[in-house]
Amino acid sequence: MHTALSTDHFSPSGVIVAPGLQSLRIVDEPWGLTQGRTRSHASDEEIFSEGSRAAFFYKVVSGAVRTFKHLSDGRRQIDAFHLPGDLFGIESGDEHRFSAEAVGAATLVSYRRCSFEIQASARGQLGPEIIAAVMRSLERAQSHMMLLGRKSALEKIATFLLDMAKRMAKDDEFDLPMPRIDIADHLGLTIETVSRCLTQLEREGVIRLPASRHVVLRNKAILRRLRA
Amino acid sequence: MHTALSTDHFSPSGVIVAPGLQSLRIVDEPWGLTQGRTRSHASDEEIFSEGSRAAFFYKVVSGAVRTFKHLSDGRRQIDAFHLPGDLFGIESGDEHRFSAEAVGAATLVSYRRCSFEIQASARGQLGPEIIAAVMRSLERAQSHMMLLGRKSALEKIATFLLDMAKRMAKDDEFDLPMPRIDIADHLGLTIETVSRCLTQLEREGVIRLPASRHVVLRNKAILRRLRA
DNA sequence: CGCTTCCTTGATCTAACTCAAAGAGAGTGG
DNA sequence: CCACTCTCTTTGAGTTAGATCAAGGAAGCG
Repeated sequence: MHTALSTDHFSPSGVIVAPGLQSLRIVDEPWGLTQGRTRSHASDEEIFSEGSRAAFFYKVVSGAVRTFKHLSDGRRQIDAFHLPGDLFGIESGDEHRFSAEAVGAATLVSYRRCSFEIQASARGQLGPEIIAAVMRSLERAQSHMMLLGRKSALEKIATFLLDMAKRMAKDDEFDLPMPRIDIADHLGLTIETVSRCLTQLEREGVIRLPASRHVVLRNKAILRRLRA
Repeated sequence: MHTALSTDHFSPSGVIVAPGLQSLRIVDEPWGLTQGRTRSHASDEEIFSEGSRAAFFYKVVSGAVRTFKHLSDGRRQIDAFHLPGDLFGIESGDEHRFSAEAVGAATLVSYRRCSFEIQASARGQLGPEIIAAVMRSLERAQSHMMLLGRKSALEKIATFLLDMAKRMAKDDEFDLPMPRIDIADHLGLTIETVSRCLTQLEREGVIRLPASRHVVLRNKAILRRLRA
């Protein structure tokens, strides 16, 4: 495991450093957020865990992050994958209600959670952006409930592929950042069912899988129909 | 169907009416919300539907409401039941992303959604309460994903019963406001499976069902264990 | 080159679904 | 008050989508 990739110290990022000054001001942030610090994380490194103090929230710079919960016996549900630009780890209470881990190597910016930002997100300039992130999470969670509760395995896979495509730079050919087990735990399936559905879609010419992590969408119309 | 229960006109509620004045001020509202109007809805009456303009959001006064989405072929997922005191129908975009219907007869207060309340929920006094409602929805949605994706039928039913219990006045004996089909569409099951699980729990002495809508929790410890 | 980890494929099993039909209430009208 | 209807719920029998169990295969890394 590349623990070398992960430094134990945060380093300032995207800032104008006035030598000798403590208070840094981030300027390439569209968020108006202050106090962000960039850090690299090794694959599978824990970012925070369920029940831990929610002192920070995060933005993905590169790579990907999974947020998930465990049941007592170890069953896992990945509620979301977070890609570059996404905020995650925002809480209204003082504990994280999920665990978060890097999916592959990832770079994140962390923001110290000040007393004023959620409850009285009211007056801060950062309020609106955080609220937008929360609303987006809610919308994602709500459509994911439809998927988990009512879609078949093939419909889940089709939905997942189209959703990833929309979020990636190229929307008809991309690399999946996560292994099959993560896809399974996100879609409420097993790894074998995920694999079989992908194989089926490839056999039918809907997608191509030149490598297990590389997907080419050959027929999005069919995928959209399959998505239900 | 008792359409008589449903009036087509809203009536002011909980307000001090200064005769001749247009601007009313609600005083029994903990929300600082203005412009609320109370209305009764008949069983199964539509409150709003997916894709409609989100001009209002609502608070349940009595009865219950289900919010849900449909798939193209009619499969339904009920994302949540809303009980007295709950806010629902809050959107960041300008359309409702769910449909809402009364579960049994229900009384609701509607609030006109002003331009300022979500995006710039910032300065209004009503911001914090709305944000709290949104955060609660998010938390519910997130634990519901765990349920839908990873729990067995019996675990789903146990979770559901304990959750309802916690939200009702008496937490060990209550009436279910909704029929089996709604429970099924909320938990990602069929009506038959819901019925079989309830019967099984009754056979095992964990609950009693003196009437199909009336539940007595006889052994919450076992239920909590079953919930996983 | 040889681990090790991830992915695929096949065979079998089972939880939950589907289909079918019989109770059980609740409301209606004679 | 009783018979009738309608809707909701329960129960049973059979089916199936997806899980589980069990090998293999491929790709990355040391």
